[in-house]
Amino acid sequence: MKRFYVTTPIYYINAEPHLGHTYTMVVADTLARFHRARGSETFLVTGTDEHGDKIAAMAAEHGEPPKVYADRMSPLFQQAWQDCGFVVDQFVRTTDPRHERLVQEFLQRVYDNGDIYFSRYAGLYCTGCERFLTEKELVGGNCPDHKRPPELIEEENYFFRMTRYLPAVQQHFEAHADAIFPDHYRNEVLAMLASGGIGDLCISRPKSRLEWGIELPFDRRYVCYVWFDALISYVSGLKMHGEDTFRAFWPTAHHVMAKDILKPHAIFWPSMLLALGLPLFRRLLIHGYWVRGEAKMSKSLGNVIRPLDMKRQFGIDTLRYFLLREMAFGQDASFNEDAFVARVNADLANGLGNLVSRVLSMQQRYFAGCVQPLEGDTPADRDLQAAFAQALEEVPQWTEQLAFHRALEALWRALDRANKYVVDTAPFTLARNAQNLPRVGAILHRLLECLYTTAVLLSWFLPETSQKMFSLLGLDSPGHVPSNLGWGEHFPPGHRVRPPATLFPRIDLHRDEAAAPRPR
RNA sequence: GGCGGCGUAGCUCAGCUGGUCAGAGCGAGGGUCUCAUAAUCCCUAGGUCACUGGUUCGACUCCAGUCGCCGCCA
Repeated sequence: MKRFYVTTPIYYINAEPHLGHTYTMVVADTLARFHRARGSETFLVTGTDEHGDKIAAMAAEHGEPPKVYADRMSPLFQQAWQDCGFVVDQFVRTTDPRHERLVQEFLQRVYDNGDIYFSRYAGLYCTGCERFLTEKELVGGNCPDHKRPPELIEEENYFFRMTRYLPAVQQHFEAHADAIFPDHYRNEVLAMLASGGIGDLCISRPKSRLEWGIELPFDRRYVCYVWFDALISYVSGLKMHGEDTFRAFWPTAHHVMAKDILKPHAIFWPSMLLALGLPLFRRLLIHGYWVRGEAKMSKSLGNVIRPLDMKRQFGIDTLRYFLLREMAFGQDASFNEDAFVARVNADLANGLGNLVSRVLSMQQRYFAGCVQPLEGDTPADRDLQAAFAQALEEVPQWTEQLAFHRALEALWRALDRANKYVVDTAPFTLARNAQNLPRVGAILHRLLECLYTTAVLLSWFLPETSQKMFSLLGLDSPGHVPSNLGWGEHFPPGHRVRPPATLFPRIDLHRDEAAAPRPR
């Protein structure tokens, strides 16, 4: 059986889920559903990163122990993703004992192999970044991101002998052109590797400075530093379901993330895997930022659109549609309310929603919902069918290439044709004369087939909508992507479809604002 | 400073290896239908394809330089 393993980064619990997190989840969820529809067994891992200076500091600010703080914050993510309906197979908390044990086991293994050494280190440390800064990075003596001076710290730490594995990592990415997507991020990684500027990786913090972390198994005075802890969640999430699950899924791993954490995933992680004697992940899938004006949507900056509020107000599929349709995966995209409303109204309300409404309405009015025989074969009929046959071919292809915006565009081209078909064939005019009713029935049957095919192709993009459509059609989802349209085979003789329902109400911001404050 | 990338109609963007490539969607204006969520459908955009040179019979598409954005690295 084919398998597909997809991960998101584990999210740092210093803030609530934001749009960036949500986008990553939507992509991972969409990929998992797509591969499942293609017949693969899938596994999705996400989670929360709960260790580190910043978390300890935030907990202290709230006057609570770090674990209490983490126990309060982590469920915000878990609950959010559940509310959004994402198909999470394992939610990994880095404070989970199962995860901690694996991190320790891995640390010990690498240590035993001689790839971890002890050394003195001095540098300028920014607690905001949780890393050492170079002199050159400073702006006016301050950290450029956090606008405050770093501390001069000199201490002894453990280092992972990453340099030993960099040539092999470089070879791997040279040999596997698709291992990092999109291409230009692979080029950046290769440039980084070729520059020779990458050294060994500091993987510890003395407990005297930071207690909130996983203890090094070979030195109890130290805890593990972030990446050696966090990245291993991709493995621990699988191992929590057993060694067989790990062995089955790991080689198919697809790590989805935003571009800011490319380096740890493309350099540190493969080095770690090589040191551990594990196969490398299959691919890194790197997406851009949602920008609003100039600033990026980051967890440290304030201008955050609250995805859960949007979900509550407009529904998860409306949010999913906008995110997937508006961003070309890999590039930045801008998020603003006008674009959101325009897109949703034009495509979802006026396009898909209205088509469903008008077709089911006529089916109800002229035939009491009873589906009529599919007969006749006019040029318009063939045209319509060709449009959907093309969508059935293109949508999965574009999805496979992570061009979600193109996939949806392709599907909407077909939907536009369906709306045009209604006008061109004018069943509502034909229906005035009883002798035309067989033709009217055939036209509507074809349109119902359009909705069926659309529901199939939306099943990984807009799962809720897809389900609603199948329910309106009175049919079950086939659960997979069929190889051909199969029009004429879905509705048994005498089958009744349900009366129309509003899938996506038009958004009228001005009226909402005038009438009442929008719910938040 | 080194190396990507980008700059195409009001907006968001397509345009692969040069010759129906000057396009799509949205917005805006006009019209039609009435099944439908005042939705659908049809018509309407003359934008020097950032700028300047060059290669070529011919460049938005190749080359060089300039300006402006952005990313990565140092």
